[in-house]
Amino acid sequence: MGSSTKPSDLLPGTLDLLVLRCLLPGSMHGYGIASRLKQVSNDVLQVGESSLYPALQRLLLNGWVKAEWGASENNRRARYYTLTPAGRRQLASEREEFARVIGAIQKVLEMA
Amino acid sequence: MGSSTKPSDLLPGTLDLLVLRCLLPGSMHGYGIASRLKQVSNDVLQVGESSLYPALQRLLLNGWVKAEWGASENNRRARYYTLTPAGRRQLASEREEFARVIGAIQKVLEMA
DNA sequence: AGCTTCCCATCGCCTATCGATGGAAGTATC
DNA sequence: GATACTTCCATCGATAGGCGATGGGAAGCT
Repeated sequence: MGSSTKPSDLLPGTLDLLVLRCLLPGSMHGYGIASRLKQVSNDVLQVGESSLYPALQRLLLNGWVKAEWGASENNRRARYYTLTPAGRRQLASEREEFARVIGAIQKVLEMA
Repeated sequence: MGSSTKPSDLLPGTLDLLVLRCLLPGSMHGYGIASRLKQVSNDVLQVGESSLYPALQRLLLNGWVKAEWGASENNRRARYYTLTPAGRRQLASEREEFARVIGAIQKVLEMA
């Protein structure tokens, strides 16, 4: 394990946002979401399944997503999650808030 | 309180970074740090003292900062925190890591 | 038969933030 | 010289969210 780049945790509070964003183009199953995040982020974002599934439960409970069982591309039993209209609104709201906070942090980091 | 902009929490995990960054130009006391963050961020970052002091304890314990008692500008008893060399290194490291993660998140937010 | 990959899910720990609370010391007001 | 406000310190308890460890089952390859 001589290689440098550590897996790195993600910023708490952003997981919901990331998951919702993943579902924007269409339904996905949990495993797929994790893979996608890892892939798109070039292995920076390593979302463990023990983080992901509780998050999905949360989203379900809040009505941001709905779930239904189906078969995966590989013909396996998989649970597909889909954004609800409320979920879309939530996503928009969280993106805004995220931008707001990040902007504020940047100001601090770049202040005199 | 009719105005819209909610106080908004900050991203957990970034507090140390923000505090360290605040101390980069020179020593400050706790209250001053909180005020500065609020001011520079245009009231977006509202760091409560109950978040701040534990954070400072943490930084002390890790040797990122040192503290000494003195008198504030208003002639009050105040504890001034100063960055140590290790603290400077830590700051640099956390900035890098932060950039890395933020970059990754942006990629996700902007993906197809 | 055994191994790997895919896909689900939970439990318990730990850490960090937050609201509430409290106190002491200066400054201003009347 | 009493009252009140601001500055500045600090802790405690509740809460939440992510993570490591763990477990299982089904498909497919060798």
